[in-house]
Amino acid sequence: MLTDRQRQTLNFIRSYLGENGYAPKLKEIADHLGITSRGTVHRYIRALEDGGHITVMRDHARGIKLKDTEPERPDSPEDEAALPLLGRIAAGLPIEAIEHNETINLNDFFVRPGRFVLRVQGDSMIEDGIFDGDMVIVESSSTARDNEIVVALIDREEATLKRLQNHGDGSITLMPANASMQPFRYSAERVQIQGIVVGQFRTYQ
Amino acid sequence: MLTDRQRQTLNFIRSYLGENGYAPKLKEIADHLGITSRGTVHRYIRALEDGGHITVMRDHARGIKLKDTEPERPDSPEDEAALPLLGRIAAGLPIEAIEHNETINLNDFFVRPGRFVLRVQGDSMIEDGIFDGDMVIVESSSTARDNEIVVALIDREEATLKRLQNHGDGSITLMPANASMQPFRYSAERVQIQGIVVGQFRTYQ
DNA sequence: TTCACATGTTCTCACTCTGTTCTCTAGAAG
DNA sequence: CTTCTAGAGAACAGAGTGAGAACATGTGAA
Repeated sequence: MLTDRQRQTLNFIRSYLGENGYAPKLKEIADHLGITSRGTVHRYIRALEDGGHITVMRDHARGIKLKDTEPERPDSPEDEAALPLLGRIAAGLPIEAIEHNETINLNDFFVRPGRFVLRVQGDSMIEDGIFDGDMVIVESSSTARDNEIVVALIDREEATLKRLQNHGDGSITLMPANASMQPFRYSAERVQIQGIVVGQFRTYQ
Repeated sequence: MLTDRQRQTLNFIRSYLGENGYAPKLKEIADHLGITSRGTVHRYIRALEDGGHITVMRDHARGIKLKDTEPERPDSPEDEAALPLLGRIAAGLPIEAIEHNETINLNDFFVRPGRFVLRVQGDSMIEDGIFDGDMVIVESSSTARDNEIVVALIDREEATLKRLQNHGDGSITLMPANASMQPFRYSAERVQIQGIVVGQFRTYQ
């Protein structure tokens, strides 16, 4: 369990190492944290070492090394989840004529920790091809970039699906994709991002 | 049974953990809930712990952990394909307010023998929400019922995606969902059904 | 080599931050 | 009425933080 300061220290060490190829000294870490005490920094270093995040060559300047972190996904052999991807339609060929080496795995496409599915109600994004009753796959996030489709909560009450426009002046606009609806501009405090739409799907019949 | 506030708290902890990899502090939860009292938040935390949803390291900042009733890293491949289905958007509720016992398994939705995926080229079905570049899941079939969206081969040459209208008199019409395109009526011999569209999906970013 | 200085290490003290416990008030439901 | 839930906020304890002194060790220049 890292404290905030320990995590900030670890992140700084990582980025410093990535940038320079060698570790920072305690004074540099202290400067980055906005403090003056090397002793305090040393306490963080010690905690990170105890936690197994780094190793330290004792009494050596810049003697910090990163430990290798655990592998992301060791192995996942679910070929059963794959569908053959046959190619583009309207290519002027019968389906049978298309060679299908490629397969598509819906898990790889969509399923990640921190994601969830919402069923869409309403027509506010109909011009972006998101229809009433469709499912959207949403990645949990409290921030979003300009022009992403987001699930937003307005005044902590109303959840909507809209495209985000951040004006950078403390106000944002939520743009529907429906000519019969109006974009609305809100002060940033009133709008709470709940997630970013990363996918959409629908079944027929 | 959780109260609304307890569920909102639990879901916020989940999404915060998913986003950051560490738990929020009481103050952050309070901010998210729109209240100022850490004491009140603590009451929710205690209730969630009693209910077996989380465990808490006492007297430690960010000391909340999820119980494995919610697999953060699922081990079985079946579970891996499941995404929580949170509910309908625009229902006037924050996402966190929705209880999610339900999960959705994309494999169950889409993956079956005899199905394949096509990437759509062209805008012929745009008014049905199938855009250029979207993927459609097609069930192999040489027959289709009236009004289904089919992959059809015309004169054994050109494959298209259209909605089927069977007139029962030896002729059929392939209806595009695009006001700028014309429906075409063919004698049944000229049109060969290759499959029925059973699903559609798309990724953003 | 020697030596001054830089750097890492250990420690304590004062202080802040966070979680915890408690009481009080208010409203809703039965 | 009672009971439940919610929110505010005071008070407290323990964990975490920062400063700085004192010392140990390593480094680089003369």
